[in-house]
Amino acid sequence: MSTIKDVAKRAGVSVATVSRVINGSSRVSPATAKKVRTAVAELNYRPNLLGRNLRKTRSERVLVLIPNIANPFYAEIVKGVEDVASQHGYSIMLCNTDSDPEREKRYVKMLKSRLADGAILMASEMTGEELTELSLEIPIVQCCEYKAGLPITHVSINNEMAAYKAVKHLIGLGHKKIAFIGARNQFLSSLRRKEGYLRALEEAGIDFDPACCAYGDYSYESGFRIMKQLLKLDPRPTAVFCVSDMMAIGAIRSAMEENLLVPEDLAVCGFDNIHFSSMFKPAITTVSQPMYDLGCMAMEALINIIEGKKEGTAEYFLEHELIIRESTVKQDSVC
Amino acid sequence: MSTIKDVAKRAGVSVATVSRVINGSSRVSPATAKKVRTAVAELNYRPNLLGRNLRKTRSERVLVLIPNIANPFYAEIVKGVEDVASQHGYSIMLCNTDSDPEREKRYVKMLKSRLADGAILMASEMTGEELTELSLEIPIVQCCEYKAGLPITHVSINNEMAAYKAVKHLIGLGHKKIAFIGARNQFLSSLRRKEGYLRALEEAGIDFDPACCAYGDYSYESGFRIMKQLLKLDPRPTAVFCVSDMMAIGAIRSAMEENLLVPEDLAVCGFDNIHFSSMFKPAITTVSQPMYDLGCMAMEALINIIEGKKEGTAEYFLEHELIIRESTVKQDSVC
DNA sequence: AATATTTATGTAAACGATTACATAAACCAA
DNA sequence: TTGGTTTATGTAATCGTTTACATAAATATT
Repeated sequence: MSTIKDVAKRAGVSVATVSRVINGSSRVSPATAKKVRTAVAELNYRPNLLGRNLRKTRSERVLVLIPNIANPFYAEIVKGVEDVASQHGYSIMLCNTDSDPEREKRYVKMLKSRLADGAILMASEMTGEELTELSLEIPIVQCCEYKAGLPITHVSINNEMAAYKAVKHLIGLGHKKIAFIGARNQFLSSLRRKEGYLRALEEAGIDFDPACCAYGDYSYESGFRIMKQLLKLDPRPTAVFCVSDMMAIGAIRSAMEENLLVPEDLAVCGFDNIHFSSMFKPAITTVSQPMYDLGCMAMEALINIIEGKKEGTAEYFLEHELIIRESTVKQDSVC
Repeated sequence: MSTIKDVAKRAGVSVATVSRVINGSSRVSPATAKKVRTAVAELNYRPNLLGRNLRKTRSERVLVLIPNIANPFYAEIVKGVEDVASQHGYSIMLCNTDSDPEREKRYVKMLKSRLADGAILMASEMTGEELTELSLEIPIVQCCEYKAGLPITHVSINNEMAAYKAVKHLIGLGHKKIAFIGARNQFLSSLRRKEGYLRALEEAGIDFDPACCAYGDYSYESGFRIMKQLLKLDPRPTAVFCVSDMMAIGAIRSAMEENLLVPEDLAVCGFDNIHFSSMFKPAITTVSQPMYDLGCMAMEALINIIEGKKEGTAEYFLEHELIIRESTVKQDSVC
């Protein structure tokens, strides 16, 4: 591996000149510039990023912490993040935390150790205190899941309103006994979605039945298992609102096993509009989050903080959309 | 941000001593060690990784280049990679190339610039020559997709045999007209799977019909579109072997639209055994790759190269398994 | 008690870049 | 010709670590 010294020696110039040619940071005579460039080519020289970043105390790199790369929901967000990042000359590196606080801590440690200029956190497991402290040390932005009341910029949707609209849709179809499959975690979105569910029920004058509510972990398996239980209720629910598409799919498979028809015997509504929700049969009615845009926005906000263009913290709420498909309304042939 | 110098000053010792305490690299008297540790705590000091890595010319970090994080197939592999990595004290960073040669080049550049100690490449778009050159500069391992004949370690499965077994299964069910939905790319796996398909046909004395073969890009959409075309053949195929589960699901949706029953009118076999293939209705018959193990193996091989434990290149082929589900054989209730 | 060994710590040179400052050469104006 | 600019390049400090080497103090050995 050749260094800038080797190049300098070969080109017969000083390291400073080589650096100038590489970075175009100041004038160099065309003749020497050419000598340097041939030396660079001959030695196949690449500047060592560690040295450069150390000196510049900037890496033009940001970390993106995702709880679970297997969740297709995050894939689309990451696309948005990446696109904006590369437009601005930043590289992104994904860190899969698996929702494991220990793993997350490892990556946060790297972040604090200046391996990157900042980070986008999705569904962080850190406490509000830890997050605030981190944000004082290094630029961060919360995307999708966030803790409220912290002095940290975040980008998300209006979860309460989204859930309200979804449940209102079910009510509009004539359902009276509507189950709720939520998420058992500390995130605000979980709370807000429950609130939206409750508001829709209340508005329609439907009594809230705690037995109709259960909590999973967004996964197919949890949706399946929970629905199995809910179907044992008497009278059983005729509709269910799930806070993830994966759980909605699990719920549908559960209903199928009981020989129930979806949507005739059980209407199912999901959340996220993952790619798969339109591939499934029946296609899933769901709330579409603008995942790509969420990613873009988060990255833009982060760059603004890193480059000091924006002071203070901001809250961004992007638009969502209810997408009605076969799992709540019988349709002809949809794909 | 405090540095090792600040800590040294505060503790009233030299930077060398601080470094020794932090790394436990040599004996320090308990009294001074304690002074150092309190200073570290008081200043909330974290060693700067750039400085450390620069000095050590080691980062204990590896890059994992994935073509598409939205593809759940890779998620499980990454889990394996991560587990082995963290067992050995390495961190991994995911780089989503989106199968875009330009993006891939950017990450490879970072790799060459010593941002990481090595990399695992899945489905690299680089030429054999570029790959070979890269492997001379820095440790790399190819995982799943690989180019043959290169002096680069790789980990994968026996694709020819896997395809052969899958098609043989279809033949065993009595099918005579079996379509093939492959992948249009330069990867060896695509070629080998086609070869396995051909061998099974030949062995059964079934004539190969080029009209029955078409090529997509592993996606749901391509499977859907291609199957639409194949179903127009007369006589139409009664079975299809797809080289990805996503395409298999697309094919099934296509058949459904034509009011064909799966598996009665069309038997469908996929490849990969992604999580979703068991969630779908009908559940997909597929070839299961040991994704987690592939990831583990790749990471182990990479560490061996990085740490100089193993010389030369190796080829690892892990076991696969044909998983028979509803999309080829009518079953009672399966989940 | 004199010497050899061990232990604890400090000094300073790396690692590979960037960049403020210095300097020499070339050019220009009067 | 002289002094003042401008231009091109080099020297050396710096970023934050680790670590080889040096040295002083403490301990062991005879």
